[in-house]
Amino acid sequence: MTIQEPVTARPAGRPRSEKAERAIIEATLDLVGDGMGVAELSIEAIASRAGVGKTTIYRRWSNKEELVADALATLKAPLPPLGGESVRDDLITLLRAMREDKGRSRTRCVMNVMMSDADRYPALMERFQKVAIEPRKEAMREVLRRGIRTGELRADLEVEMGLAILSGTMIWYTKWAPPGDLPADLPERIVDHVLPGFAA
Amino acid sequence: MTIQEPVTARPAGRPRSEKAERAIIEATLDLVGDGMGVAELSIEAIASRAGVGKTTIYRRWSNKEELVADALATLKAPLPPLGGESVRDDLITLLRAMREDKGRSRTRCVMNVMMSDADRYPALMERFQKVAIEPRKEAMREVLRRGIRTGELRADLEVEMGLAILSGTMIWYTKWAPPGDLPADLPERIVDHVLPGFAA
Amino acid sequence: MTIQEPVTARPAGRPRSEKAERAIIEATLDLVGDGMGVAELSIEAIASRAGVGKTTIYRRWSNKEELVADALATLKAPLPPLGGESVRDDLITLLRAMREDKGRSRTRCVMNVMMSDADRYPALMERFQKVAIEPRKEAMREVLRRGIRTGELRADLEVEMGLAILSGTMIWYTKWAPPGDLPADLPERIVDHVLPGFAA
Amino acid sequence: MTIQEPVTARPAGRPRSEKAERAIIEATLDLVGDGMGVAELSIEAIASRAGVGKTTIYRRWSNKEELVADALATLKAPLPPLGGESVRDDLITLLRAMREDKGRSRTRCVMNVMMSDADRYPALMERFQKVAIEPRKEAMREVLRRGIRTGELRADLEVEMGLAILSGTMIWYTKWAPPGDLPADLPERIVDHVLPGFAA
DNA sequence: ACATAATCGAGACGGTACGTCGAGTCTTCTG
DNA sequence: CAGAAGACTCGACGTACCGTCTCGATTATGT
Repeated sequence: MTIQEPVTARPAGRPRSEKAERAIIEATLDLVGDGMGVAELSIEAIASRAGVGKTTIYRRWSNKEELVADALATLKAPLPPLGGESVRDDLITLLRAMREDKGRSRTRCVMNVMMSDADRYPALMERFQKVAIEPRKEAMREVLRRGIRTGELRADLEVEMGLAILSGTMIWYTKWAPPGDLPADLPERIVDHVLPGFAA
Repeated sequence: MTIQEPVTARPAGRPRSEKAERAIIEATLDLVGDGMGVAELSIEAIASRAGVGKTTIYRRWSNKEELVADALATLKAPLPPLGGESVRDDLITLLRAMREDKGRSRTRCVMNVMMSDADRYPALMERFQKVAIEPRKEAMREVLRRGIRTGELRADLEVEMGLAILSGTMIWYTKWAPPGDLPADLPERIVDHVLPGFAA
Repeated sequence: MTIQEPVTARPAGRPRSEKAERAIIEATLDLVGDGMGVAELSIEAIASRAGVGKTTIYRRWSNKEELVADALATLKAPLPPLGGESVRDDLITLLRAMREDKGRSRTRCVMNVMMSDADRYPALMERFQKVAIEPRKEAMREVLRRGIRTGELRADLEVEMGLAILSGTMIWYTKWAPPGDLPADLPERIVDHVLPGFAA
Repeated sequence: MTIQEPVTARPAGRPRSEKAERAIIEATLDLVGDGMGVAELSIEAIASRAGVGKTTIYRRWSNKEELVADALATLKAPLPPLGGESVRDDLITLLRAMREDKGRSRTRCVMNVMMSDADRYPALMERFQKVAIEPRKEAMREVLRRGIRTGELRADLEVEMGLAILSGTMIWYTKWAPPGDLPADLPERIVDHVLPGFAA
């Protein structure tokens, strides 16, 4: 009888500290949340805020990009609960969620980076898309599909295009809105402008 | 008889070299066009590429942000000529122009910076808005207003919202389009999806 | 009748590996012999060359100094056999031995450290003196005392001073000799210069 | 008529600051004088104590060795004045000077490094020899030559060997003297032991 | 045979210093 | 005076070792 090798053999030596790993990611998110872009982030600052040696960071991530990617990846998108009563209400809820995020200091990271560092760090974005953006997009797609099924929306509506119109408009406003702050009823106004074109 | 003082008295000493100024701005745009963000830009690199001392840069601009702002400001927005035949055609032309820019190596700067460094360098953006963004927005507003006048669009259409929907959707696609490249007829498809909701 | 307790009761647990200890000392001497000073020696390099964990080193020695002291202490001074025919011959033999050592890769350690790290690591030296230097000094003292007894040297010669003059001169030459290499007959020349002043 | 090129054309740009250079060397000597060996010296500590950026050090010296060499080279050997009355008195004065140096905090550097780092940093020593050691050796050679001329010493005395015997003995005592401190009359005792062998 | 206990190699930990690079400022000479 | 050249201080970079600390595995002794 032979001893069964474990599937994932534990490597020799002291295992890496999960505590340190968490502290590093926390520190990174703190700094990103405080408005720092990927370029302004300094590994030294992260290490110092996390109470960790630089080596401990470099042992895990070979560059800033990968660290930030992993850090943001831990930010699961906490999707707002949808009533499911009407397409209009659910879309408003989703659009409003895009905005609310900017208020919360931690989830603000998502918007900060998505807006600013998107195409400069493509590898980062690819990872980030999967865990943070795609779920939100999928939620909105699902609402649209349901609207088509229930007959609230016209049958030949292209779901992807609908998604682009609604989200794109919302983002346009949050970034390049003309003057002053955004109106509180922005989500309602967007939906009410767009939805008639989608209705059956 | 008195000698007429010039209206703007020329200061004593050697005048600043316009050649150097142009070279600096050219070098800056080259680097930005090559994909560098504002943060990655190094004054030293600009000086070296422009064949100029760092002093000559700092004498004119007190920091990177102002230099980039001025550099981008020289990029006049070359608006596409609009036929004015139908609202649909003109909107398609305008949307297509947003995309075409990405192809040309120099005007690509506009999109690069607008997309990436928007909220990290607000002063930059403010300046940039005036010379590069606003003319394009105004052109589209004018098309929409004309559509309302001619009765192609419904009278109570909010012009600003229409602008946000069309531009926002286009930008959304250029940044977060699902897979692969963008379809060639994207502007047409956006306009055709959106316009019915705006029609009289 | 009771079982006799061993004088030094063996502590429980796995005993320290003598093999590891030897390997560590060998590695240390190798590195010192290759010209490394005490300061340049890295514990990590010693551990790696000895195929041993750093812990195994620090368990035995609390710092580099003690390790090097113990390592050098294992180097017994292999004194050259003395003919005993004449004081002159024996002194030449002893002086020559100081030089020969520099050729042998292992015993070169002795000179290396004695010359370079003497007063920076006083504790090291104290130990080292006892096992490596003192025997050589004693041998020379013995030769001088014998010379006094046999009448070859004058009766009021201070042995310690004689030792200092002979050894000091030899070392002076090996370290600060004017140009080029040392002459092969250096020991003879030193002795012949010094001895007349010591003769009866 | 042609303009005469200066022999050593001043290079373009801001000249290196002599003030910084002096501060660096002062700081280095301070640290060496405080008992640090070449290996323990840290460039960062030197820069900090000199109030200077690390770059400013690395611009001038490519490694520690060269810096220390230059620093020590500035320490001119302040030779003691010699009476010239008798060979014996002058030799005693010279030997005593070797010892006195150990007391003065700045000139202690000389002995510190000469004793400890001599053969580990050969390039350093070579430079150092020229400015610090050689003048002292030459002074002693001169005394010996004068003794030969005046007949105090025998005509066939090898000056170089005499130098080695006297200096070597003195150094031997200061480094490996048997127990306790050195006797106050050590120079006298050495000279009195050695000189008879040199006398005519 | 089996628990107890100190050791082993391996390697991660928080640090310090390394030598390099670029930032933005300053100082020199030349045009 | 503006120009280029290049020095200046400062601070972050990524690497190498420091001496300490876990780990699982090994190797003895004491029941």
